[in-house]
Amino acid sequence: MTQTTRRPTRQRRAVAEALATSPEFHSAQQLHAHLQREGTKIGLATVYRALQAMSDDGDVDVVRTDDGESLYRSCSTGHHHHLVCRGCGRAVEIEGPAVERWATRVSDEHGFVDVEHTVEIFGTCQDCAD
Amino acid sequence: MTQTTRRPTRQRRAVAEALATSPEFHSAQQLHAHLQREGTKIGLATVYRALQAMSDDGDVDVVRTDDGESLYRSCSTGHHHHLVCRGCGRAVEIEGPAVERWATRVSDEHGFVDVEHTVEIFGTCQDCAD
DNA sequence: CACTACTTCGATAATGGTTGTCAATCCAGC
DNA sequence: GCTGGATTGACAACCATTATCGAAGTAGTG
Repeated sequence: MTQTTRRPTRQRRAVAEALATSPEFHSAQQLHAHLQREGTKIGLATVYRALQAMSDDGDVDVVRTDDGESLYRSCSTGHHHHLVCRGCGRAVEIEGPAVERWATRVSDEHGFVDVEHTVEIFGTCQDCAD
Repeated sequence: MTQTTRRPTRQRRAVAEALATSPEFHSAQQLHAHLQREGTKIGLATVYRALQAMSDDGDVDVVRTDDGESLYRSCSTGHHHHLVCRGCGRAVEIEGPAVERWATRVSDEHGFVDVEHTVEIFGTCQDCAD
């Protein structure tokens, strides 16, 4: 937790950029493949480490698919949720103040502390529906 | 998909009972170990199959932990969500009509179809907080 | 009961995403 | 240029889950 010294390296920058240039969710493996194709020399383990670090710092959102894969996506800071297309992976950032209030109220009622919640909506977007 | 004939076997019953007697979430591996300890002869693969079948039929709830493990819990039928304790795994079933409405509204707005959503709240319950 | 057509079981091997290992490498400051 | 800690990357190890496949159970029928 105590933010050990983190050095900005070529590899980390590459991962961050790859994420920043796409509004969609990507798996670590996809990102790794993409970077290699682009000519960036980077190891798979490093991609995982970079993503983990960014996730710890709150710079990326992480979503788990049903088959246990982790998807990453750069996120504007602030709390929000996602509407994700099963087909193309496109994601829409959504907000729901009502949901936030509801979540805290429910947890309060049951005496839960240190609470966090995940709200993800999966569906098929218009383009992929045909 | 067309609900092939499903036979109620000794093994399936065992899994169903093990789930029914506990209000907490358990992993497939835990259940398997538990059953074996109890003297029930059952294979791990069978436990997975049974859980999958029950999940398909909507008889159990499935939750994914952060480290990719699936947790199962018998559930009263009907759509609902969970408030899960990180410490002891105890789960409280919660309902939120408001959330349901919000989810469908948001997906409609963005033209998404065939939509499903997951809402899970994780926290620490009173007993585990000390 | 015998026969048959299926489903189900279970031991084991395979899968596949993720994480650990560890020597080589890089970088910052002296 | 040296030195020490952070970082990297190739590869092995992990581990939950899934596939495989021969064996065994189970209606249903006559």
